[in-house]
This record gives sequence, structure tokens and C-alpha cells, in this order.
Amino acid sequence: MGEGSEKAPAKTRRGRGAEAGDERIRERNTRAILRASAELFAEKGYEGVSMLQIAKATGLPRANVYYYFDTKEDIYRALISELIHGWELALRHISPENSPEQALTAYVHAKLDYARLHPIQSRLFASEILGGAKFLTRRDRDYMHALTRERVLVLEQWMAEGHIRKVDARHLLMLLWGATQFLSLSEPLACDTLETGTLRPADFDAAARTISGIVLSGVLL
Amino acid sequence: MGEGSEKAPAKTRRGRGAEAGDERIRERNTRAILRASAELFAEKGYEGVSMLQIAKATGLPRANVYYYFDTKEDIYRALISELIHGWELALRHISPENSPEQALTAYVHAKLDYARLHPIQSRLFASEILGGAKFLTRRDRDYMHALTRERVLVLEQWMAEGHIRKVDARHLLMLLWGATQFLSLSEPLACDTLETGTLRPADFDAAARTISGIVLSGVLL
DNA sequence: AAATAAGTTGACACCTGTGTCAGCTTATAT
DNA sequence: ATATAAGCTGACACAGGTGTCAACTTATTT
Repeated sequence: MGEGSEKAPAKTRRGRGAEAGDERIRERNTRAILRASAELFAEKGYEGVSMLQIAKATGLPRANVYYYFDTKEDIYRALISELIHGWELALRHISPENSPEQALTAYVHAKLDYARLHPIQSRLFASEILGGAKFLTRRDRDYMHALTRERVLVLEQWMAEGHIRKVDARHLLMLLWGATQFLSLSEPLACDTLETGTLRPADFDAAARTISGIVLSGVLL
Repeated sequence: MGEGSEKAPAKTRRGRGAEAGDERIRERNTRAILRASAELFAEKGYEGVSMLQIAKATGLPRANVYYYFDTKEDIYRALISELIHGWELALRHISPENSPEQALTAYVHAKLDYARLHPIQSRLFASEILGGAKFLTRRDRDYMHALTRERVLVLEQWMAEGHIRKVDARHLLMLLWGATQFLSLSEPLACDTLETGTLRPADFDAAARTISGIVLSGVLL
């Protein structure tokens, strides 16, 4: 609905060696807004967050946020379009250049590392999908679909070559997605289950080992 | 915050044999409101839904909804407290009376059946957890925790007896939760991946077979 | 130092949402 | 038929949300 109207600041270089930090106010504030709003959106969903909340969390007056983003939707969309990166990064490990063992282990660990290091992005992505993926563009979805299809072909190749058991490659991928997302998305349940107050790196590590262990001995021949 | 103020209708019996349907208006409308609002909450989250939307979806004027529920929170809480049922139902299959094969297969199928037959409840539950489980009471969480602990003990028993491989039982449970939830929670992604417009029973069946197949041959000795 | 562009802000107009209430209609009991 | 309770509803007061704007301040250029 909103056109991506970018206000181009006149980028100018200082004569002297640029002091770190206080240059490019626009860049800094834009990032701060995105950072703060991601957490809010992940927790409360798109409608659950007001511009006032975003402004307060950023430490800016509300009207100032509007100087950088025309609408709340613009902020949300800017966040969403960044999210596919993590998805892609982990999936790349499932490649014909790796052995199935390497590939699946690396994938599971990469996915859980991402979940541990970027819990907010993980939750925001899940929240967007759960809400019907209404802000993902067709382009984004097509791109994800293409990525998925490539991995399906890799897995099916391994099956044809007798490296792994013949299962539905698509459902295997979804099993991995679901299993590797659970920890960060369902943090309250996971904490209750693990009888811990907060998820520690060791918990992610244990999850990675359990998941890759079970899936590997489940599919390897 | 809101006290559970129940307006007790004077339940009276008709003289003649009660005609089906048009008795107990209160019960019928209360159910209609819960039914309609569950779908909305699941999709948009608590804050994303207005009483007007609920009223429209129910087919009642807004003020009439307030006749049955004092606040929006009351509606949401009424829904949340029903959700643990599905959780519990599937978990019961993991019992010392079953063999590990039976138990795990039955669990996976039960969980996916529930997801297929009650997609709205599944999503609502996920949405509540993702949002931080803010409306689950301590009692609810303790109960779920107790249920989980029992299953962990069953699994560890099987490990001690040499029926299944030694893995972290808690993470095995979470693997199952995550894998069996993915299909209905991430419906848009699942549809893209499976190249289908809507999830059909066959898709749930394929998921159940893939998940139980991989996990079984992953943990059985 | 003067001019210009970038950044900041309080206030405004407007809309949507919540919860309440008095008074209405319909059903049930006597 | 009349009384009483259950159910329904339009209108209201209030709180909070969105997006805009003119005027102000600060930075950068010339």
C-alpha cells in the first residue's frame, strides 16, 4: 500500500578523518528503530504494536519516527524482507558437495545457531508465517520455494544413490524446520520442559545433537 | 484482572419434550462467540482483534457480545484454558503400557490428527506460546510440566531397558512437538513446499509417516 | 556568516477501539 | 393477562491509535 519513498540525504564527506559513530544520523536512527521494533513485533504481532511503543523503545519522540518511516507497515515490511537471510544461510549446507552426514549435521547446527543468536528475528519470522505470511511478497515466497526445491533435489539424489533411506524429502525438510525452530519459538514451554529459567547455549547444543543424532541414524543407510 | 462473573440463567425445563436447538440461548451464543473469536485470535493475535470483528464474525451486534463476556480478555482466557486438552490427549500415548514403536507412532499420528482437525486451536496455542504464554495460568503450566515429566520418565525407562537409544528425552519430546506442529502452524510455507493450494489429509498422513518413520528408526535399537 | 539542507518536535484532526448503560424486546412462569 | 427474568441494542464517554504539519533547532556547505 505505501510507496517506498526514500528520502535521500545528501551524503557528504567531512574534510578531516571521519570520527566513528556520529556520522550518518539517518542510518543510525533507522537501524535503531528497526532493532527496537523487531522485538516488539515478534512479541505482540503487527497490530499489537503502536508507533508510540516503537518510539519509546527506540528512545525517540513519536513524530521523529515518522520522519524516517512513513507508516508502521513500512517498518514491518523492512524487517520482514531481511528475514529470509537466516533461512537461506542454513539451507546452503544441504549441498551435493557435502556428504549427507556433514550436510544434515551442519544444517541443524546452523539453524539452531541462528535461533540462538537471532531469537527475535526467528520469532518475528514465525509470527509472520503463523499470521498467514501476509507481508511476504510473492517474490520472497517464490525465492524461498526455489531454494526449497533445490534442497529437495539434493536429498532425492542422495536417496537415488543409496546414501540415505527413501523418505519424502519435502516432509524431511519440514521435520527439520519444525524441530530446529521449536526451542526459540516456544521458549516458555522449552524452559518449563528443561527446568531452566532461560535457554543457555548448552541447551541449543543439546538440541542440535539430539536432533541431528536422531535424524541421521533415522535416514542413513 | 476481570473477575469471572458468571450470569447464571434460571435454567428451566419446558413442559413438553424439548425441541432441539432453540433452547439455552446463552450456551449457543457463548459457543458461537468462542468459535468465531478463536479463528481471529489465531490469525491476528490478541491485540490484533477487536470486539467489533468478533461480533461481526459471530453475527451478533457488538453490545450483545458484551452481554456474554465482560471483556475481550475474558473471551481469550476462556479459549486458552481449553487448549491443553489436545496436548494432553496425544501425549497419553507415550505410556509404559505401549511398546516404544506403538507409542511413538500413535503419538505422532494423534498429534497430526489433532492439527488437521483443529487447526485453529493449534494455531491459537502456538500464537499464545510465541507471544510469551502470558495468558497461561501458573496452574496450566505446572500441569503441562507434570505431564511432560511423566513422559520423560517413560522414555528414560525405555532407554534403561535397552528398547531405545540413549538420547536426551526432553529434547526428543521437543523434536516431536516441533515436527508435528509445523504443518498446520506454517501452512503457507508448507503449501509452497508441497506445491499444493491447501493441506489435504494425505499431506498430514505423509507427514505422520515420514516423522514416525525417521524418528523410530532413529531411536529404536 | 549566511544560506541551505537535515533533523526534531508539539500540536492537531481524525479514526478506531473499549466498556457501560438505560431502555427496549422477547421468552418463561404464575 | 400479567409479572418477571433473560436477552438485545443504539448511543455515549473515554482512551489510545494513526498520520500530518508548520515551526523550530542543529548540522553542513559555500
